[in-house]
Amino acid sequence: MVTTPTTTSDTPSGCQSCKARHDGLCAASRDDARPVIAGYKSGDLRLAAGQDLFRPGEPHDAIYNLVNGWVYLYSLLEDGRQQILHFGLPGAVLGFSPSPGASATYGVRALTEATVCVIPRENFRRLSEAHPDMGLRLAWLFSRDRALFFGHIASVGRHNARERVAHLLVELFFRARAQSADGDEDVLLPLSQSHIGDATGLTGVHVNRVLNELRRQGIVELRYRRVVILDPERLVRIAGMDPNLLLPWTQPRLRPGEHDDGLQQARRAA
Amino acid sequence: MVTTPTTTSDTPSGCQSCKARHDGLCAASRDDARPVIAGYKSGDLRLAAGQDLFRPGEPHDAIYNLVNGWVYLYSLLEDGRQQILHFGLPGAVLGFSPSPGASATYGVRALTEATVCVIPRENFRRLSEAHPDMGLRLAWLFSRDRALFFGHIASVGRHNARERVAHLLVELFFRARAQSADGDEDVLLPLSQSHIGDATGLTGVHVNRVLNELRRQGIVELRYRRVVILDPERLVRIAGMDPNLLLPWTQPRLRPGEHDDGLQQARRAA
DNA sequence: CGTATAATTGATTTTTGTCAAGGCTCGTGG
DNA sequence: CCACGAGCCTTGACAAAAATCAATTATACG
Repeated sequence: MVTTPTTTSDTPSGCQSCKARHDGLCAASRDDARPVIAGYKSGDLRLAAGQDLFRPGEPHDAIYNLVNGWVYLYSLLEDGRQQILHFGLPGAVLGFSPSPGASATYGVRALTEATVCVIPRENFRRLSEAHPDMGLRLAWLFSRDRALFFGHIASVGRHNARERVAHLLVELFFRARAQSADGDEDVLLPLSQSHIGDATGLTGVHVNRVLNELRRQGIVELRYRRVVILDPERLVRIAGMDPNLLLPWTQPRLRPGEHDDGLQQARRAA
Repeated sequence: MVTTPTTTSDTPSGCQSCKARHDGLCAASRDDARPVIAGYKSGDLRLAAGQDLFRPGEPHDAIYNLVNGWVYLYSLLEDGRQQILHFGLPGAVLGFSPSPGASATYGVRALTEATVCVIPRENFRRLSEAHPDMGLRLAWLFSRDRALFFGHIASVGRHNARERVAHLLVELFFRARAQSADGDEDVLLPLSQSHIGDATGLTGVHVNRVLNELRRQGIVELRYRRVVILDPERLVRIAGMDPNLLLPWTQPRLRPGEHDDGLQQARRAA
């Protein structure tokens, strides 16, 4: 479903109640960055499920911080099929591109209803000058995501259908669970079986066969456009993942001021 | 071939003649960063082809700048097969990890004989404090690499063998050609057919069949452990790539002070 | 030269895709 | 509140792509 560009924006809200305030850009500095960022954002953007934040090849001139909902990054093939490159959860930084007029090489689409905080390019430039931490912070976020990309490449490149699906579900399970402070409710992933296919490089039909097997074994539960993970441990084994890779995501969300970004640790040590 | 850790290092050389001085970290600041970086590096490290800079799961406490030669990033499967995640060419930044004791989730191995410039973690911290540009510069490099990862995921996820191989060869062709200022000699990739298989998620046997077809069609030339690209345009078509994605790599190496990192452009505009 | 690593080729099997038909859910509008 | 339709899910039969197995030949390097 390809819907048209983007929509409304409201006034820059104070970020006190932002669900993403402990992750992403907003946990950047030792000093509390929230009131800081609030001064640079131009507003919030609301996306309906299925709507694009921007499309492949489209220029965009802002950096976005996903505040609410899930999105996915994708690229298109000539024949209309899509490959899902990555899923973005609240806190994700989207749309950072170095050159001003550059057009994205990928698209970003809302998987659920979603809200993004918009920081125009020029504002971001000023923000990063005023807060030099920001650059390294961004680098840290990118580096953390890179580990996910690598996992994705290895999964699609070397695993069979069952393993690939398991890998995707595990990754999202832990990332989603890290979002909720409490942690022990059932984790429900807002994915259709085609989404899973587009992410794992399989067809929806084959994903269906794999998922049904996982369901018969009591590992997942399937609902319309949703997957519930019942037995994450077993999925980890099926995926053949190194549990260490999951460490950054097994902790519940870090409390503010306690962010393990390494640089702060180095600072404390110095 | 898994050889043992690492080897010699010599004194911090002045970086005046470094082949990577216009890319990677060293092109960071408007002020000439070379003498600056020289003060933070601990030395150069020389790797023989096939030797690991570090292995998956191994902690390492430095940031490395690849000065010479090619490396690849890989992850291992239980059964011993490897997936090549990314190829690093001169200028690549390797080993950046946010937390001090963290162990890499991937390995880095020399594809050819290679030299890396070593910046110990603590030195890098001081470097990035003294030169706040460094953080955004790193973020920019990561963001540029991310486009390659995305291309890799899409290729492995949604293309057939012929297209995948073509995609890999094209990517490396343009990246390699951007390295040489002159630009028009034949580009020779130091890859065995197994390397190509490990990167594309195919078996060496199948890669062989695909490559031989490409050879019969006059698109590539095969030598022992090497591939020569004769007709890059045709490969681009086979790979089904958007030529725009290649733009950052079609220019010969940027001259110093002219680095298109966007922030400088924004600065000029301001 | 001799040996280890790569490349090549053919025969066969496995995995996954393709095509097609029918059933299920959910939102929408009477 | 119900009926309808669009998008999803499910299942089976068949086809295609790539893996696997197994020899054989080439290449570099000591």
